[in-house]
Amino acid sequence: MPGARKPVPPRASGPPPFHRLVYAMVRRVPRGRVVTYGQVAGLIGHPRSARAVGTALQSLPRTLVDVVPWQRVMSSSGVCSHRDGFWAGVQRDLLEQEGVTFDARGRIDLRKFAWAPRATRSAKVPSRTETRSR
DNA sequence: ATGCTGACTATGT
DNA sequence: TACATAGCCAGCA
Repeated sequence: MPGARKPVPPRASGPPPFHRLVYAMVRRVPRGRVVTYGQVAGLIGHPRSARAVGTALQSLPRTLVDVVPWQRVMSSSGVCSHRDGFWAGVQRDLLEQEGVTFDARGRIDLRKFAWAPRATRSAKVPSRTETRSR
């Protein structure tokens, strides 16, 4: 239609849509379990947006820190990856309080503590090596 | 639109 | 095992 106006995002304000998806998913992670940024990305339907998941958590509103268990999100190597070492320490303390253990090198055994939502289908996406060539 | 940043990751050495 | 590198992509200026 000629006169059709733009789709326009009627969103009043607050966190952008992608960030909200991240927060909603992280809220589901139970005490004593952890997930990786990449896992969260895949679970919300954005399998290649692991970095953006980190960005979303970094901008977690103070009003949500008590509702969204941000400390349960780790890097795929099992470490607390913050640029600021202070928060990495806070994260570790919080996790240890809920029973998650770290090894001598400060890493979590993801095979033991990783969480996976029940009966959830993750979007099947070709691996990077598959999509790459040609 | 364009360019940059970064709580990421898979891959190669 | 550890480090470097190159993709990746949402948000923001």
